[in-house]
Amino acid sequence: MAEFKILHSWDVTAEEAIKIQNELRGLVKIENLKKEIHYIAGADISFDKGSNIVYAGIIVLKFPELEEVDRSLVITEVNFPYIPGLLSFRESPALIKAWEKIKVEPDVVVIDGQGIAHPRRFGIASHFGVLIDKPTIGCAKSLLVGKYDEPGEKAGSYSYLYDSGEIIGAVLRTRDNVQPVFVSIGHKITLEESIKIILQNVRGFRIPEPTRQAHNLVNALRRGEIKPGEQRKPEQESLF
DNA sequence: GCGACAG
DNA sequence: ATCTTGTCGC
Repeated sequence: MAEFKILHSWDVTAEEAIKIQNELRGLVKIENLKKEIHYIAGADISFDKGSNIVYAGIIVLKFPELEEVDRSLVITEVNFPYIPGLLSFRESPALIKAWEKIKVEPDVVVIDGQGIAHPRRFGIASHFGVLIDKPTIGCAKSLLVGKYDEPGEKAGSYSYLYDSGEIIGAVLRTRDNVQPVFVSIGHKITLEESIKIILQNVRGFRIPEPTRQAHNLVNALRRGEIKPGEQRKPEQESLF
């Protein structure tokens, strides 16, 4: 059972949520990774159209092979609405429930959303990272806040994302001639390491494998193609 | 007051 | 995020 910290209630108003972000932002650590990466995870959420049912999932891949070694799926409900800047209060509760069931703890977690590239420098990747006390990287598909120059057209090129005179992330091209992704520090990592890791996890698609596979997983769960039941992929049969 | 605005 | 067919480009 992977552990996490309970630092506040999730049953809050938007005003209280902002207050919590301002109180917890100081806990985000920007530092070099302490250990080599052997396992990397991806986390994502899928929603039903007009209901408050959410499908959350976390997938753990062996690095650098990127083969699945663990998965955790959860179906629950949400009450907090989507409000730009407060995404964490809508999605984190479900992700925490999925995290509790993880057996193979990853060395870093990639989250679909911003890290410190946030108005209060506390996007979902940072918030979740502080709660599980693990290195996290924010990898979003679009901009929340900041300004940047368009990065080069080639895969691997990037430009920095600025806000109030500070670098808050990077705008990274993961494939030639495709829309870039927005990478930012979540927790316990540096921006340089975050960019490098995201690139090492790209396998021909714009979205890096951890979040891409997590996204596929929660969508399959929502469509009823798979069940939350069997948490882990079947063990390999022993050869003798 | 007018835009911008992760998923 | 989700609703959706065909279509443009590599």
